[in-house]
Amino acid sequence: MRILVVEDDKKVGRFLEKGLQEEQYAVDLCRDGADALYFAQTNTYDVIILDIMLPGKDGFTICREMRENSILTPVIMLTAKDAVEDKISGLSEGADDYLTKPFSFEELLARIRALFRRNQDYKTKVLKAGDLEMDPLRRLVTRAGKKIILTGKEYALLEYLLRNKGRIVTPVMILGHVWDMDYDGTSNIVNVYINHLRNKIDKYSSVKLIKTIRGLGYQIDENQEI
Amino acid sequence: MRILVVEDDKKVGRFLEKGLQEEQYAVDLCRDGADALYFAQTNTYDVIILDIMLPGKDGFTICREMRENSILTPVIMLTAKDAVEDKISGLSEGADDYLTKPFSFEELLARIRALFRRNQDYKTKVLKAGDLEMDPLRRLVTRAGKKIILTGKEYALLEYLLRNKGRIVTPVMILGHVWDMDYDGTSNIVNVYINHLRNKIDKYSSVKLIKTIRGLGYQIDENQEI
DNA sequence: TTTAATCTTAATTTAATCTTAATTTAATAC
DNA sequence: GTATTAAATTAAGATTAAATTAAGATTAAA
Repeated sequence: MRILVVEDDKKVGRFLEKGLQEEQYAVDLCRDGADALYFAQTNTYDVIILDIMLPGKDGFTICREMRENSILTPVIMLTAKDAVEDKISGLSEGADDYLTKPFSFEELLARIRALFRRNQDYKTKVLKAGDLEMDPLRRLVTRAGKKIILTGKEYALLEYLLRNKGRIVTPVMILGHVWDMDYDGTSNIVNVYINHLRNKIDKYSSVKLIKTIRGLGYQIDENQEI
Repeated sequence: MRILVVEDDKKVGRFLEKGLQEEQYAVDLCRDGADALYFAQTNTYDVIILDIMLPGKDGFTICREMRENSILTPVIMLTAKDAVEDKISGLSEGADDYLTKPFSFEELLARIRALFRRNQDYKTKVLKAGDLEMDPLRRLVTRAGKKIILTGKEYALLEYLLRNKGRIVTPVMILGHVWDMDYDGTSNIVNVYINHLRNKIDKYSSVKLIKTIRGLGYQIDENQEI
């Protein structure tokens, strides 16, 4: 269980980090929205605890931007005392729960447990397709048990394909999610990277996982023959 | 197992002393901060139980002063009912756990045991990765049995990497834990120290333990290829 | 107070990764 | 079977991240 805590107040941040670690959670702590987005995009968390009052981007904005980037991790917002407006706004921006400061640590733990219970089936930690496995926690990819070393973009592309296993993803979708770009009609970069991935993942296996759907896009398909 | 109890209320003090003695702990009881500091400096305790409401210096202050004097004994704070702020403040001043009055004696015992166990493991366990070993008790690092001399920061960095073995730690995380700094976007000190560590640890071995995950951070990985 | 060790900053070099673009191959429509 | 189009492949240049080096600052030790 891995938790991202976004809190600018050092004292509170440390308190949360320490307390959660004692409960055997792996905790990453960061202090502003830019870091939060970066962490959320590069790691897989089970829960994100997000303070609303932050320097720069506030919690609402961060939450919305995460949702826009397809980060569906449950979010618990920490709101200032009695900020009822905050609660409403927070939940409408995509937060899953909120907690009013000051709060008891026990209550936070209870909410985390509740949230995780609810969300458990969504998060299969290790992504699989056939004998290909991706462990986002370790950023480790293996095929038939053999480790495969991927660059950043290769990894991001493969993760996107795996999270959409069985579905066809178009170059436009890939460009949007992996490169955060709009398609301008010229770049063939997705193409090139699919090629890179195939060289690392499919080249030495008779079962080709990355399929081309001509005219549409690509698809990871573990059921070879039907 | 020796425990220092700092409690000004005579009744509660006696109760704790007696109860803990029955559990075979050696108990010293004192009533204010001055005594507490004196005791803590002249004896070695396994746990210190510290009431927050004390005449003269309060529990927070005492705890902080002990930490400043390099007394790292685990501290359990006794806080008034529902004083959430106290908990936060207590933990940030260096306390390891807190207990809200009124509490059951069983719970206190459980916390003492947990704290002691955890502390024991944390400080005692030899950290390993491949043929690299770190003995925190002796502050001794060896690779393939050969002693390696590290400076303070080098040691702290290696310890952090080893405690997160298999996981990727980002420069931001390293900076936060090893340097206790926020990342301001400019410093490359982590970089420099990784380099120092590699020169001492990986340079003369064919197996490189410290891996760079470009764009993310560093990772100690003992499973070279799987 | 002097010396040495260690830490930090900054500039430079190296290397990995990304991106573009040109070419080749394969699939589909005519 | 040929033309057309989409995708695969290749390679080179651009970009960025990290490694390295060295000098100055700070701290601890003698």
